[in-house]
Amino acid sequence: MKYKSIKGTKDILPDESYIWIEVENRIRNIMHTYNYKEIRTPIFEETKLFARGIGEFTDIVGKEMYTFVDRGGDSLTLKPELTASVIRAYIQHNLGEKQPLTKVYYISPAFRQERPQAGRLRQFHQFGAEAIGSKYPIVDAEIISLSSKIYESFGIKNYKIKINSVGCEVCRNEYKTILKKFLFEISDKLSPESQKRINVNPMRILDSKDEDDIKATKDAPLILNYLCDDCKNHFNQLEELLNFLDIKFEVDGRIVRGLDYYTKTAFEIISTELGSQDALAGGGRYDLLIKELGGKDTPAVGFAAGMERLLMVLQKQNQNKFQAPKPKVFIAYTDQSFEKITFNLAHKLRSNGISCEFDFLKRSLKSQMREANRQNSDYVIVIGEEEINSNWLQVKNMRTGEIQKVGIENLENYFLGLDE
RNA sequence: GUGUCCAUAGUUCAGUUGGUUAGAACGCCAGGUUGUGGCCCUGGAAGUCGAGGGUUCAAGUCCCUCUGGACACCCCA
Repeated sequence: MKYKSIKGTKDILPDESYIWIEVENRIRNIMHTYNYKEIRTPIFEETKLFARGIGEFTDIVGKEMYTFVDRGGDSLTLKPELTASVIRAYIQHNLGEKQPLTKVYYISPAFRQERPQAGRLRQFHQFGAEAIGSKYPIVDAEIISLSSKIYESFGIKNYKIKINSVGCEVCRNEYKTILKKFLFEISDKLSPESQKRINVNPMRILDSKDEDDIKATKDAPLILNYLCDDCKNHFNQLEELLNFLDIKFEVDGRIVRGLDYYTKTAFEIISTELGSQDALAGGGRYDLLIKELGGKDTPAVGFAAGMERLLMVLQKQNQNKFQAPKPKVFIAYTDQSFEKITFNLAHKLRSNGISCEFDFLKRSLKSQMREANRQNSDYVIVIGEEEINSNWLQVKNMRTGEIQKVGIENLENYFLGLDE
């Protein structure tokens, strides 16, 4: 085979695309019920935006981005996540000046050059939402409510919401010092990987999957006990709000977000049925990002979720039974000389918004009937000598097998009346 | 980037210690008397056995390299 899709990319073929469309539509509907409006940003941005926004030393920026130099000599990057782009647009278009709180959502491809595995592709799709402009925990609660509502509405079972606070600049740094001290003391019991991370990213060690790490850090200090009053208060209020809405969650002091910009609230929605990449969605508050990217000091919260992962769970739980598009009417003809008349009839029906199909391969009537069946069309009309002479058409209902005679002048109305 | 396993018709898979024209099922195509699908029956098309190299009288089968896939690490949605 000469040409193949790039490693870690996937074609969404016709027998699957309708599922994507349906899922996207439902996500949009839920976003709209929460009054979030869609924002679409370009597929690539200046490389610096991500380096600045996500963090120079994160793995995403350091080794996973698709970065290239364009013909003008500028360094550009295919977006590895959406928040940085959304915030760039927010700042660039002064959205904060039009209203104090901006609520936007997106459904978009994103790109990371990682080794593909279950639930991970190099071109993948994320949906998510950002609420920009409020520092109050009720927005954090809305974001969590919104993200979990999406999974709930698809009938997904076995997902968990885990929340944590990663503190603010002040209390997190104090905590990191304490944590590092603890980790150094037990460093001989940690995995080699984690030993290297003590200075670089100590909080990540608490999230390690390594057995030794898990054992060794069993009694590690957790940030929740070291939050400053403001952060502690914020977290308590969030818990209270979630309880008030009856949203089930777990507090997990070990959740860490991979992107540098998070402050205070961090949360994840995980599924027990996803294999190793078990996060359906992740998000949290990022009060420092907008200023970091050159905007005004503006608080914000958001979440990002993986489309492919949602689709995986839907399939595993057999919840992806959506209706594939199909023609309402299939027009079959008994002789090739009626092909043009058939085309013309199809044209009329289509002009009236009635989806229909006919044969393009000059096949036998039997083959056309089989085709109509395969297409799952609701009705079949047969065009032949008699019909053309009499102007009465036989309309066969493919569910019941019943055949009705319909005058050609009433045909559109017949099908439109059946709509509903 | 690391590791393990894998790669044969459109799809899912067989293919015996290396040995004639590489098989099955499903799918696809055409038929099963004059103008009606789904089941059934008959027939048919379809594979550079992932790519390249090597060993051998002989390679789908053994060896090497590459590419791709699955899963895990890493990282993260």
